[in-house]
Amino acid sequence: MSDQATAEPPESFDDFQRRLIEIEPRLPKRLRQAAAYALEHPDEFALSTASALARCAEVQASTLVRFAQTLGFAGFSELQELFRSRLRNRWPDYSERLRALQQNARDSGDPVDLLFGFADSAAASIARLREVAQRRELDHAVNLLAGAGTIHCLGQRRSFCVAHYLTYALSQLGVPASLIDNVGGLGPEELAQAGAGDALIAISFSPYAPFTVDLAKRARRAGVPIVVVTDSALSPLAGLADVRFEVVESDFGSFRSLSATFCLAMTLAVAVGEKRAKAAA
Amino acid sequence: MSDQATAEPPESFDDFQRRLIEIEPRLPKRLRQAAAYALEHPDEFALSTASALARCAEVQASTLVRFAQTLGFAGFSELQELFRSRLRNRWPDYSERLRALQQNARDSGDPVDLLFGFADSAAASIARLREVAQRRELDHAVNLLAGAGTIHCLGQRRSFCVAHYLTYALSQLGVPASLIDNVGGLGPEELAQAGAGDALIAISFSPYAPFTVDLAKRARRAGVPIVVVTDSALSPLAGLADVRFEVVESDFGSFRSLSATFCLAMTLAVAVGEKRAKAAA
DNA sequence: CACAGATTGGAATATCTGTTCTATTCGCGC
DNA sequence: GCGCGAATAGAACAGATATTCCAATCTGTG
Repeated sequence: MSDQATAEPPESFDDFQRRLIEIEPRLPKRLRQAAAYALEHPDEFALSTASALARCAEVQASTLVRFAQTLGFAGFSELQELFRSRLRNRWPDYSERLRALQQNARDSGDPVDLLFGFADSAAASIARLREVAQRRELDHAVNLLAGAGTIHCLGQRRSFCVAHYLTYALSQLGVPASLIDNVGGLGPEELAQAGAGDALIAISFSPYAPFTVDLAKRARRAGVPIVVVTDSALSPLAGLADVRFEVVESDFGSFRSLSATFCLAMTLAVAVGEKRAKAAA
Repeated sequence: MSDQATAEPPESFDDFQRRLIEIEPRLPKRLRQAAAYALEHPDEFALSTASALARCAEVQASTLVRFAQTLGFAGFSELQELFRSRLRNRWPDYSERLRALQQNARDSGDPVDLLFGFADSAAASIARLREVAQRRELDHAVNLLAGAGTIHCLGQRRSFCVAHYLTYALSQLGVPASLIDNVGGLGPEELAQAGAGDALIAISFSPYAPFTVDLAKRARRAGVPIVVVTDSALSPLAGLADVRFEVVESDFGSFRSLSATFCLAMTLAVAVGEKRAKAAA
């Protein structure tokens, strides 16, 4: 047992990680193996038993105990407790937390409660997005947009920021994109340039801005292919779409997260950019 | 042991949850207690031991075993395995996943990989935001903004969408807000209306748009209180701020998430709205 | 090459965990 | 209030788990 065994054990997981990375090079072979496994599979380390972990890491069970002792723990169990508490604190239950927060936050007016509420809400949105992501729709949309001339982005009110960001990202990637911002009421004229060889991305959530619906209808008549991002199949935009994404954002005190929508927007922009770059090469 | 014991056990956690909610009302007292605890503390259920859980749920250890058997499991251990696998699959390690995704996604051009990458990136940003949230800064900013006349929102390029959304949200909440969008180059004039009794929220990330820095300096000279949202203490905006938020967004293939920034923006908007409403009442 | 110290593998052990069993309590119809 | 069946508490048990220990092996050094 080396002299490090007398040092006090790390208190937080981050602390553990730092110290481990520091001493790793000086560790003997098997202990280093154990260390590497711990850093690479922290979840398994929290949930499995010592012997099962030992088998996976191709180490003896006693090595794991020695490894824990080298770091200052009494034994493997103490070390595992660190991994478990990390898992516990990482992602408390969203639905439960959201409910609890909604009741208090807006009354208490505590900004930290609010922040946590919006954070949970955003995380829940993103988790759902991950679950319902459809390869078919994504591929379809990317093909459609990659083949288009100019991509026109349309969104009003709270969807405007998504349309603006899409335009920004696409342009950065060298894809011709144009924002229909309706400045000075020239929205219809901005769109008038779009033809069948172009494409429109229209974003709108309930309550659907009439202007967005209107312009999308015009585009449809002009034969412009349309990708719609909306929140339900009953949206007035739904029927106009060549490809439709339904993004369900969770809300917190009547304010909806935009995180999932932005994730989708970034994905479309980058995927289209990549595809165009490949086609050009 | 009731007749339900012969039924086959639930296969997924969702399945388990559904069946439990269905039969819960028909369960005897102690079993219902165990069921309630399982639904409310699924993480504990995965990580603790039977006897520890029994103590927390104020139930006998044997009750937990019978509870598992009622649901069709052989014993408590089998039931716990369900909870553990749920925890395993729920949030694999971000850093690890991000690394893996980054290597593949942009080359493969698979939009689903991209989407998952952006989703992970956003979730990581939000998790970090939650950790570094400072009550002091939040309170300070909310006080400052709630006491102001008009709140001017400034952001260019990719920060523009945040400024726009802030303006939208504040207005919805009845807070006088104005967006400095620099349409037609009238940015300086838009800001010229702001005085010491107003406030400015300036948002800028590296590479910092010169226009934003410029206008923030002017506002400073005019004595307008400034809340800054930026990404580092070295930002050219940092020195101009009365309150400064450092939002560290994680990126995915050189595209940074905006999720944490939006969470913060929403928080500020709602907190300020609440505070004003209370002051007015 | 031989030696000493560190490191490791694997069996033995002590502890703790889940499970089973039985006496007791509880709830309900008569 | 009595008696019956279900439900429960708690002790007793069986099994698994972490830990310890010692012999075997490796590694670096004189």
